[in-house]
Amino acid sequence: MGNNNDRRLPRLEDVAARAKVSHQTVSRVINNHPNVSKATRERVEAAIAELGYRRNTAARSLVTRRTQTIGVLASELGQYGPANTLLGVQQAAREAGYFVSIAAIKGAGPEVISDAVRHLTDQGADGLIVIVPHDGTLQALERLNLDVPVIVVGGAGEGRLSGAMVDQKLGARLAVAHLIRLGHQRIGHVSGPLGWIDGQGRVDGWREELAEAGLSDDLLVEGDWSAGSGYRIGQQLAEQQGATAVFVSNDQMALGLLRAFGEKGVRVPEDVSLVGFDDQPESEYFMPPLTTVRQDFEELGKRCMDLMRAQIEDGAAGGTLVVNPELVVRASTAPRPRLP
Amino acid sequence: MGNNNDRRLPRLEDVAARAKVSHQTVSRVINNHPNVSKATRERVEAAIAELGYRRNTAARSLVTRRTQTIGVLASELGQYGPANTLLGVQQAAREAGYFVSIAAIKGAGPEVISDAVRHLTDQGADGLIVIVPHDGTLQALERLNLDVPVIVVGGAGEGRLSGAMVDQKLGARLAVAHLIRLGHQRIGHVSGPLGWIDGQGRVDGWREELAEAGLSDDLLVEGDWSAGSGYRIGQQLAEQQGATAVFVSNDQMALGLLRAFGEKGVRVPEDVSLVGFDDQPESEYFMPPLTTVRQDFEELGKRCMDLMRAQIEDGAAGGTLVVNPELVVRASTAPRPRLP
DNA sequence: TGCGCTACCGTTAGCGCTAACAGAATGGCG
DNA sequence: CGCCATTCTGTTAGCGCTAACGGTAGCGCA
Repeated sequence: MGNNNDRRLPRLEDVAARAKVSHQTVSRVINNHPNVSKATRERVEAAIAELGYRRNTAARSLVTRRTQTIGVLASELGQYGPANTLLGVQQAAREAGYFVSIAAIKGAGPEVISDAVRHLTDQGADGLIVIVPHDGTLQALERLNLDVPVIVVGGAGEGRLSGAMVDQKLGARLAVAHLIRLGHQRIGHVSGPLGWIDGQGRVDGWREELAEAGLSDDLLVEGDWSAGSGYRIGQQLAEQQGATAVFVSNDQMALGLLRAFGEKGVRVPEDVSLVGFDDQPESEYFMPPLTTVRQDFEELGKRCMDLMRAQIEDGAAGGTLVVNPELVVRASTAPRPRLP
Repeated sequence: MGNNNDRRLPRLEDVAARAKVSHQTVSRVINNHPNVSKATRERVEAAIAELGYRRNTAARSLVTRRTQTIGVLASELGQYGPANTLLGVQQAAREAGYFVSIAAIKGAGPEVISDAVRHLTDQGADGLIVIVPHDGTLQALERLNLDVPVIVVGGAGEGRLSGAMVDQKLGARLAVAHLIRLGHQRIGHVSGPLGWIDGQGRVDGWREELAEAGLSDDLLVEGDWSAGSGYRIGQQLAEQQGATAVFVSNDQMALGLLRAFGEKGVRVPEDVSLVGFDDQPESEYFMPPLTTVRQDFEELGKRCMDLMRAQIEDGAAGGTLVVNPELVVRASTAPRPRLP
C-alpha cells in the first residue's frame, strides 16, 4: 500500500520518478491523452497505484481555470423536493467527476441570494444550480450578471438562465382530470403562496382543466405550503361545504386538511375527495392514503446536471428541461357522492 | 464599478498597481496582517472595491495547503434530521468563511462510504462531517485512517473520530417518564433497526427508565424507520392489546401506527397513548397531534462546525458534543385508562 | 553620533499542475 | 538512403497566491 509516512502527499514528480518518465507524461496518463504508449501508460498507472497518488485539485484548478465544482444554492432543504433534487444533482455530479458545494439559505430575499451566490462564485464554481422556488429568484439572479451557466430549478429558462422543472401544469391537470372522471363538478384548489413558481403552475393547470370541462374555478384558497395552513383552511372548508373534491398543492397541506376534516366530521373520501402533490413517502400512510401527483425530483436533479455539463464542457446553449409528473391514485379519492 | 471587460478577473497584482503598493501588501491587507499602516490599508481597500477583486481560492489553497472546505458525507438527506443538520453546518461554515462540499449516498456499506470519503478528500477537504446514522459507519471510517479531523454525527467520539449527538438516551427517558407520570405501566417500544446508532440509544433509555420504575421492558418491536413499518407493526399491536402506551422511535413510524390504530378502532389517546421522536414539522398535524421528543438538528449542525474549526485552526483535540432534546407534549398522550 | 529595535513594505521562491513548444524515435515511401 | 509525417516524450513557463526573508525609515536611548 501507499507508504508515505516520510512527508506529505506524493506529487506528479514522485510518480514520474518512480515510473522513470517525466511528470508531464504522468499528467497525460491521468488526463487520458492519446499519445502515450501502452507500455509507459501501464508503468505510470502502476506507480500511481503504488504511491497512492491523488491529483491536487487546487493546482489543477489554478492552471485550467476550472474547479470541477458545481455550486448549489438551495432553500427549504428540509423539504422533500429540494432535498431529493440535491441528491440527484450530487449523484450525477460525482459520477461525472464534479464536486458539489452548497449554500443553504433561509428565505429568498435578493440580498440573501446574492450573498449566497457570491459565496459560491468565490469558490470558483463552474456552474450554479439554484433550488429556490420563489418567484423573485429569477430576477435576483438576472441582476447579478453571472458569467457561469446557471440553471434555475422550477423555473423556465430566460435569457442567460436555464431552467429545469417538473411540468407543474400537467401534474395539476392530471389531478383535476382524475377528479372530473370520478364525477366531481365542484373542485376546489388549495394553492401554495402566490408568487411561488411551482404553485402558480398548479393553479394554472387546475384552471385550464376545469375550463375545458366547463366547470367553475371560483373555489381557490391560498395556503403557505405548511401543514398548519392546510389545517386552518381545512377548518373553513369543512364549514362551507362548497366542494366535493379538493386539489391541494402539496402533500403537507393535504395532511392538514385531513386532520381538520377529521375533526369536523367530514369524511374523506366519502364526503370529499382529496388530491395532493409531491408524493412524499409518508403520503401513502395518511388516513386515508393520499392520492397525489408524483414528482421524480432525483431524476430532475440528474438531468439538471447533464444539462449543466453540456453547457460547461461543450459550451452548449441553455434551455429548459422538463420532467413529467405522474398521478398516483390511492384511497383519498372516490366517485362524487350522489346528492338529492 | 469594477470594469474588467478587457480580460479576466483582477489579480493581486492588479490591485497592487492601482494602490501603488506591492502585491504582497495587498495580500497582507486581505489576511488582516497587523503591520500595515492605516493609510495604505485604506488605499488598498479602495482599490479592491473599485476593481471588484476577489481572491482566487485555488491559488490560495495551493500554497496554504488548506481548502477552507468542509466535506459533509450524508445519507438519508431527504429526511428531516440529516437535512437540518446539514443546514446548520452550512450556515455556521459560511459565517466562518468555509465552503461546504457534500457527498450524498444511499445506503451505508463500507464501499459506499469509502468512495464518498475519497471523493471529498480528493477535493482536499480540511475536515469531514459524517451524517450517516448506521452503526457500521464508525468502523468503516476508522479503517480509512484519515488525516483530517472527522466528526461523526450521532456517534460518540472514539480515538481519532469526534462525535456530535443529541442525547438519545435522555430523550427516550423523557418520553417514557412522561408516560409513567400519566400512570401507564405497560409501555411498549417500537425501535428503529437495531444497529442504528440513534435507535439503540433510544432503546437503552426506554429500558433504563422502565427499570428504575420497576416496570417490565418486554414489549419491544423493531421497525425500519419508515411509516410503512410503523403501519404493519401497528396492525399487530392493535390485535395484541398488550400495552396502554407506546414509545415510537421516530415520528414517521408513529404516523404509521396512528393509521393502523385508526383502521382497527384503537383510539389514541383514549385506548393507547403514543409518543414519537424528532418533532418534525408535520407531527403537530397528525391525528391526533403527536407528543414527541424534539431534536434541534440545526443547533447540532452549528455546534458541529464550531468543534470542527477548533480542531482545524487550533489543532484542538476531538471530543464528543452533546445537545439536549426536549419533550413536546401534545394530544396523543393521556392518563392510563382505568380498566376493570 | 551610533546602535538597536520596531513598524512597515518589497523581493524572491515555490506550492503542483497543465499548456505549449521542442526534441527524439519510428515508419512509410519515393 | 534521405525526407517528411507521425507518434511519443521531455523541457519550460506560468496560473495567483502566501511564506520567508530582506531592506528601509523612524524612533529612543546611551
